[in-house]
Amino acid sequence: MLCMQTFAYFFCGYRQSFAYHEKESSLKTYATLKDVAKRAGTTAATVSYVLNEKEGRYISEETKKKVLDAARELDYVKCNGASSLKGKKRKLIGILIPQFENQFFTRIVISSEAIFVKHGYDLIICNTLDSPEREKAILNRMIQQRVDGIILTPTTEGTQNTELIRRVGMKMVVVDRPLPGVKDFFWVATNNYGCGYVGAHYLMHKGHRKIGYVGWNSKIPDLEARREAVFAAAEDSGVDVQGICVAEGGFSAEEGYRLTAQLLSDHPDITAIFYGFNIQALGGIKCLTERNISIPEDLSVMIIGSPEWVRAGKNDFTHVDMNDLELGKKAANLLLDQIQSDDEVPYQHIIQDCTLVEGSSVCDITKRREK
Amino acid sequence: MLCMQTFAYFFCGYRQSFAYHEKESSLKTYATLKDVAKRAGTTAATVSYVLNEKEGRYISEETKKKVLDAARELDYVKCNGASSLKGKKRKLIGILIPQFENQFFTRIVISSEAIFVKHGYDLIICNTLDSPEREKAILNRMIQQRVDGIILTPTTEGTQNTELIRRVGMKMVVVDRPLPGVKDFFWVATNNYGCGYVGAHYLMHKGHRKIGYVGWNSKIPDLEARREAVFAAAEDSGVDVQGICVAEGGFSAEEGYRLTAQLLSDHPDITAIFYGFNIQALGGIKCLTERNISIPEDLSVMIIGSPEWVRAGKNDFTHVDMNDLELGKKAANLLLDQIQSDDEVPYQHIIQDCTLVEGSSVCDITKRREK
DNA sequence: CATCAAGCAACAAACGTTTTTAGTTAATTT
DNA sequence: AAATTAACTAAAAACGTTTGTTGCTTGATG
Repeated sequence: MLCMQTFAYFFCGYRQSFAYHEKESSLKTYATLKDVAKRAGTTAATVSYVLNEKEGRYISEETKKKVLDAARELDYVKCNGASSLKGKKRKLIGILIPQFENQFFTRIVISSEAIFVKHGYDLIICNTLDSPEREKAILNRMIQQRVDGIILTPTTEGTQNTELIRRVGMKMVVVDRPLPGVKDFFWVATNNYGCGYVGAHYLMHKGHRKIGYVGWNSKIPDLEARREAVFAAAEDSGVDVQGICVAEGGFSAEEGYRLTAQLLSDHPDITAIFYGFNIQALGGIKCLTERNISIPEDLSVMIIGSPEWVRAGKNDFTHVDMNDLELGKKAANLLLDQIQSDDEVPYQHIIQDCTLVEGSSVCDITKRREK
Repeated sequence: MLCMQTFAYFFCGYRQSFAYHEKESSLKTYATLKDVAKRAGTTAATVSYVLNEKEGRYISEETKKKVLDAARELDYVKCNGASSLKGKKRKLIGILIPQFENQFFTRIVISSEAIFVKHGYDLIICNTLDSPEREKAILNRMIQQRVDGIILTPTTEGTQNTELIRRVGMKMVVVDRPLPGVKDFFWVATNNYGCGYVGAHYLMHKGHRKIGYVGWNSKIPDLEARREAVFAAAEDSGVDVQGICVAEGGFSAEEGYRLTAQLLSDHPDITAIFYGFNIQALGGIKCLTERNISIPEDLSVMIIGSPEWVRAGKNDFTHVDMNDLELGKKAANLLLDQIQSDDEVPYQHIIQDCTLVEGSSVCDITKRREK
């Protein structure tokens, strides 16, 4: 890697251009209804009626104009905090995801954001980093902010951490992972079992009998379904389960690299690697390219997840798309249903279907086997 | 593409599991200080003192305990909106970025989030989609929410849209793009000129004389510096500027594809393509691979920006890293400086250096030329 | 000329906190 | 025994809204 930091000098003229002139009024404070009222020669109540365009109230055109002028002149902007005290909606949604660097989750944010914005809601987006402590602290702050609802992909301690949320009755939709031990909650789930099954089934269908599976030892029950599904697919396809070699570890590209190397040395006879998590796949494939292992000639590769890179540039990996965007959309709509409906909305579990996207990273070795 | 949606049936048992049992209390409302006080046999003021652990107030251990017990029993959580009315900080930061799908901006969010969280601030993250109307609406909502400060990558109408922000004196740090016409503001800028220069210089240094430049006709003045720098580099390197072929269009992968195709047909003699924007590069490179143009044998490629895919899988593109993470960090710190400092902080412009990362997508054709 | 709407605007109470002020005990010092 | 202090608690006002109620003008109707 060649670093050039030389070109910054083009701008060094104003690298730090201090302002010496006086600022108008540093401690400026927001205008209140009362301020506007005083300027318009009326009362705060009237101003409120005018600004909120309440129908059924009689306001003369003259005062209306005076109020609007005064509001504009004073740069009045209503304080949401104060009006929410009076029972108004905050128009705020909290969304907690465990990994920002994972495109699976940012896509969920993107697609749900679009829906919330359309309904006039702002989003408080937080990164729990998969840390239960952080999750707990953030959830508490969400209640403090009195958000109208939250979307949550829980950590391992999600059940315990959401206890207060559930007790105070805050609207919530759980995404992707479950809340073990909780009977009733809104859930938009990934079909983890399906992802594992469809990917494994495809590999076996293409003749692979010795398959390495790289996964995350997360202790999150639903995620384990990916690995379990691989074995189920083997049994269903009449493939010897002895041929499935599992290597599980931490959730990072580095771990993916390590696990791949481990698989290659422990089981040199595998013809395919199935990556259950795309973050690990990134490192794993780096391991393969570094060792000049050609995909798919020397080794076939299958990935669960669809980050941009699987089909970018020279890449064209066969992978299982979890339909992340759809997941986010459904979660947002489910939450809005709860928030906007006056009466009780029944709990729902929605399972998002997955899609196998065929690329060129899996070799058909049925013929090779027949020889 | 092969679609399999068959595996959803594994879960269809609880695809929509309705809850028929009664919910405890659907209209549950949050406990207030007064509620806690009543239960503890004291007043709201005392409860406030206990919960805020104000020093200098004498509270008996006995009442303290009674208050804490009552608070716990009632699931009391303070309402931030109400306390902010009394002049307390909201502990909220607004952050407006124009593109969620661009990793350049999500990285800015990630790195600044880490810093804000460390200081106890929550983030309201919004996607302006580069739409001035949306930007204006969102900025207005930020004032309504009375956030403590905002981080903004402005649209083309940023100057106009931030007028109110600047007038009410809300703390703000502008990132990446400038606020044309505004004299004093906090700015953490990308070294756009430097990015263009260093990338172009490298290509010319490797012997390229006919270079296609693919860019975004954004009307954002600072971004044009990338193109301008290419010409400046040519002049400085004694390269005929006639050899630089510019193709500019919309900001999308599709446009990148189109512009690349256009370049290839209009200027078949180019030996390298310089992509000024990674989103366009994604589509552009798709165009090259589809036509079986080998990189770098047939054509060299240089990219500004460092999305994951430029170095993922089989890819190893030479590119200019804008040090996005550093950008976000600096912006966050600059904003916190303003918020936390009692006295006036002088305006600052910070230019973030860029880094050229050498991959294998640029061919050295100096020898080829000499023949 | 009395009655009554219609049109308009002010008043005041409330939301859930924080903080200042004032007050009440009980213990300690003169 | 009186005065002082320490330890504690209550009362009340304020923050910026929203909204129900009341009250005051008009002009039209009986």
